[in-house]
Amino acid sequence: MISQKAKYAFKALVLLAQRGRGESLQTDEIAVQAAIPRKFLEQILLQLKANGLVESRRGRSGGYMLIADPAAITVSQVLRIVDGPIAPLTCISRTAYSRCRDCPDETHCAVRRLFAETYAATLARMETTTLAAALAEDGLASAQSLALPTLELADAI
Amino acid sequence: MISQKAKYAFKALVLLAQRGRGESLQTDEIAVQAAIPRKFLEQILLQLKANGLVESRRGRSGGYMLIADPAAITVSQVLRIVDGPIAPLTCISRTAYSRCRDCPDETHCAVRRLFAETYAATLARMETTTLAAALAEDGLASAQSLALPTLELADAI
DNA sequence: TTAAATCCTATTGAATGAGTAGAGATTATC
DNA sequence: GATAATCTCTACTCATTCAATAGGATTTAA
Repeated sequence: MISQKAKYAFKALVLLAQRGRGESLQTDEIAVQAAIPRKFLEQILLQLKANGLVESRRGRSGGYMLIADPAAITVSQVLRIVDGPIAPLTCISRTAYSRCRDCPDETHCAVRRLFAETYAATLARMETTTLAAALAEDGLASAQSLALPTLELADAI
Repeated sequence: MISQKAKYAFKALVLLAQRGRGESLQTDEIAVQAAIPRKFLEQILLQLKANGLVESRRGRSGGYMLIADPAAITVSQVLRIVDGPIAPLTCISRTAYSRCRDCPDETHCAVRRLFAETYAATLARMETTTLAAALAEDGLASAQSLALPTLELADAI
């Protein structure tokens, strides 16, 4: 499960992306539209700003706007910013690698091998799924556009 | 990140699988070999038993043994038992579905669509990766045996 | 100058994670 | 049958994380 914070971050980003390039939204507008606690949202937006996804203007008519192209903002990127490392084990994480204590030989660890397998699939998809996919209005358009073996939602879930 | 408990569960299952069909191991043997706190392991094994993965014999020369074929025990199955639902959002979970509060229209939720996409990929792989894959001694054999576009470990991670 | 916005840091309360503890129940062996 | 070794069950603890809340500092438009 992703965190509540991550959900909020994506919702905010989607709203900003819908607003379009160069157009800004204020914290309060986002908070109301996405039903996010205002002060919590502030922290999230600051974090997104610190990581170069959005830009802000302070003062009277300030607000936030998206910097990058929605098609260039990946799910993995956002998740790493708000929830930290995505890898199921630290010993297979690129961004937060650390050995498991009491693992004498990483290269022969069965658990590691098992998860390296599933993680590769997860990451591959997270790095190719972008905010732009979220913007498409009809449900399966984004999945279809990837020309992947699209599972029916009902089956995939 | 999966929980420490899940790591322990997989390690225990791997040891039991290596022991072979019909052969049992005692809690203490597993605990020592896999460096798992004994009492914590007890709880985990009980949980695996309650979910039909292992069988136990009590008393003097008791112990645990694997019931199912390692090739039939999937990563997703074990994870669900020890860590609970796998889905990134409850609203796309089969096993623990619940609506997100304040989500007026689930079918048009952009965040949901985004994660349905990545989750489908994750789950597909978790349901086809089994304990048997963990048993293969050389690192990439299991991945290759699936005839999937195998990423190099170093790149995938 | 003031009101409205973002920025920054600290605090809180509930939930979860990772164990610990200590009995009770069952079984092989002496 | 007693005993010791094992699994079974329930409760508890302690630290960390999650999801906010709080309150002031700073910046800017009007």
